[in-house]
Amino acid sequence: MHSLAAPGNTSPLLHNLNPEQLAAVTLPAEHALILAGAGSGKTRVLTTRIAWLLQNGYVSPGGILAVTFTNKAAKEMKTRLSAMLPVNVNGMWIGTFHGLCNRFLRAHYKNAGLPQAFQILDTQDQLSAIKRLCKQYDIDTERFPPKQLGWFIGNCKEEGLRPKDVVASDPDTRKKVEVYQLYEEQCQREGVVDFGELMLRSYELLRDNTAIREHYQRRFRHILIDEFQDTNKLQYAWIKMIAGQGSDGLLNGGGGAVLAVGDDDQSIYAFRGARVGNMTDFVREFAVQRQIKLEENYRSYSNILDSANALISHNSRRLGKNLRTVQGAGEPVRVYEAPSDFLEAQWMVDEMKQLIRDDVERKEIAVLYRSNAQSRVIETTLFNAAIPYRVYGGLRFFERAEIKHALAYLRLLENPNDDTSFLRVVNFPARGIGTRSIEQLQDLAKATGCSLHDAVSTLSGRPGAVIAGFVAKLDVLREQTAGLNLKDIIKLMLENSGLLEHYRNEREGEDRVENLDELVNAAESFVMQEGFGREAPGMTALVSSPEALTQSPASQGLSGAALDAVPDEFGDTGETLSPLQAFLTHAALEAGDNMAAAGQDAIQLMTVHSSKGLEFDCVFITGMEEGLFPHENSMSDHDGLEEERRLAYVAITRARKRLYLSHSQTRMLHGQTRFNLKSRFFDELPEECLKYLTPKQQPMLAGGGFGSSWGGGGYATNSGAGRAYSTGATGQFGTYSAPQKEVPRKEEPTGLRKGQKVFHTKFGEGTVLTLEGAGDDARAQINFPRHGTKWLALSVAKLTPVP
DNA sequence: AGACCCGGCATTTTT
DNA sequence: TGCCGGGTCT
Repeated sequence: MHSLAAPGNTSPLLHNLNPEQLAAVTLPAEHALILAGAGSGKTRVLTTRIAWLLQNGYVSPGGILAVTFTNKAAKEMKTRLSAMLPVNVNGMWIGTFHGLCNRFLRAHYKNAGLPQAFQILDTQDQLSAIKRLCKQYDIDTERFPPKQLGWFIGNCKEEGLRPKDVVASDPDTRKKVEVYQLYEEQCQREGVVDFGELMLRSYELLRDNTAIREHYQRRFRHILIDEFQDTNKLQYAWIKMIAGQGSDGLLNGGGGAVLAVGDDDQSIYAFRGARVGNMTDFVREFAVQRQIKLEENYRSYSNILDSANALISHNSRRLGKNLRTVQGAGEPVRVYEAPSDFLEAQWMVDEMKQLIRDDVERKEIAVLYRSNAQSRVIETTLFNAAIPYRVYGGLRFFERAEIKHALAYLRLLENPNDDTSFLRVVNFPARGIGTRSIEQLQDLAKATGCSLHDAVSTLSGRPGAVIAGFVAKLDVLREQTAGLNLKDIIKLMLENSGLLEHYRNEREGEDRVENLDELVNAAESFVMQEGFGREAPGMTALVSSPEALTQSPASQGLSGAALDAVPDEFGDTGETLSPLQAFLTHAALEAGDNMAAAGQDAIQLMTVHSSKGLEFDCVFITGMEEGLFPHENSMSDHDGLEEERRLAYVAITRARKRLYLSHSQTRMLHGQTRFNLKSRFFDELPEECLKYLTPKQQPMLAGGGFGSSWGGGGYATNSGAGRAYSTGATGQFGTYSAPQKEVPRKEEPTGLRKGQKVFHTKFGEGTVLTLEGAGDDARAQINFPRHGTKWLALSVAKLTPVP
């Protein structure tokens, strides 16, 4: 690894970078870790780094590999980069892990053992493939729910395990492995890959094919990984492989320099396999010499940052980082306590109205919550107040049923053996093909080991004839669409498949028709963007062509560096994908936006998770309550709690100017009113940064069930607002009062209340969900984390209230 | 084939 | 409480 010349230039690229950013951008060509705090200009550093490397001729565009997690991030990187330099970013290897793996597998499909037109299964497709398989092989779906099987298979792949590699000690696991094996065979037969497969197969190809591996190791001189804290085990292994780094004999150390950019404090995806530990592993295994911390924050005022810093300081095993700003303290962080979730929403909407009156744009106001279910009250309240809002998440464009149907037809044009697509539309729109006929066909296909499509000719009788009719229809469509451009292919398919007609005739089908029209538009703009020729299909490839980089003469230094471009010994430049194939790939890898009210100036509603990477002038974080945030499922273990804290950290650091934290004493959840204590995270925030909009809740009186400031009185209803702040009397003793047997009182005959934590000698600690009856008949529904929800007779059960 | 009903279930999400 | 999926009824 050589050192790059000292920067010492006054290129406009480097203007306005702070010293740390500058250091990161101009790092020498060696492995490095950048700890990029929230709002520290991470994307800017990444893109400027690439631009700087290119501009100074340290690397050619083909020598760059830049990996992100989301298409959005990849797109952003490309946009910014092309704004800095006149370079063809579409030719560069900038993309998501899965997008790049797809590109890689397309280029080397033969070596990867895949058909050229392999299709990608999304999670829905995967699940239906598994369900189909379960039916076929009589898998007991009671014991092995398809969802779980899918989860199992996905996890195995993420661990880099093929069926033969899984250590199955118990019969259940053995069965699952068996299904995994069958699933693999099925996918292979049908020429489809799931998301995990894209990653795993790429990894294996690199691992097992020396020529290919060394080619890419030589080729990529600079490897940049965004959101490194979110990488899983397989992704990390893939990085090591492509960078030629590690203790493994396969790895020769001759690969490029890896620049890992991430923030351990913002690692919030452990539940889907993300390993923060990859950061420390990276430092060790790549013998990283330089770590740069970007701690200067350009987003928020210091009251907000100090709150975030204080909160996250309660986590252990951090790499260590403290955000700072040159901006002033700004406004205090506002804390609000509501009597009910309903009134919490009400207060919030009132506050928003004021903000809007003060000329804050609606899209600069965000409401963040821990779980999706919380959005309902807020939506209702906003709706009633006639304030436009937009909820993030939910169904995205390419996930809609009508779109999936249309895509299934298109996929069958490319690959008739795609059984998932075949089954999706063989009788949609209805053409008199019943379950029986399909089962017969499936049996035949299974017996011959061929696809459904290929089995059709062997199916006799009426069913055979009808299904053959469907196949013939597809064949005709394939003939008709040959040579047409993508837009016309789709139009013709929509008409001839009967999809459009079906939805036209359907009551309330207008939206679906509209979406199908939108599909045509999407295809057209895809063709434009990807630069496919207008008339001929197959002119350029979305994927492959790693060397086909248009180098603009205007960019200084590029041509010189491009000379060391790796010769392409694999002929992958020649592989082209038809616009249709490329579009189908695009649809699978990029589910598109969720379409709700996009573009409008509306209040933004989303989970904390989906807020990552975004920023707003005003942020409301709602439902900051024990059990909700931190979530009860994460509270039991240390790591889970720390992830919740990181989540809160992410949430807080979204706010630029004004931050509200709210919690409610009661909340409707699963149809039951729950009493919630305020989140422990409040206690971890610096008092001097906070402003209480409601009287500060007294420290909770532990034990006895009187922790809530509602006192010993009746249960809350949504109309009980008026009393909320006058009944704090029981809470004013800050000391712990030992649990004691209560003499039953009129108001609270059981001595228990909903939300109360109790201890049971057999089931351990649990939470009271419901109380019923009185006296000897009194019973409580209690949720025990380890044993589930139980109904217990209070006269019998030995329960002790716990703090 | 389509409507309806009931029961189970209910962090977080991207590709 | 509300949704979704599976099963059943017409």
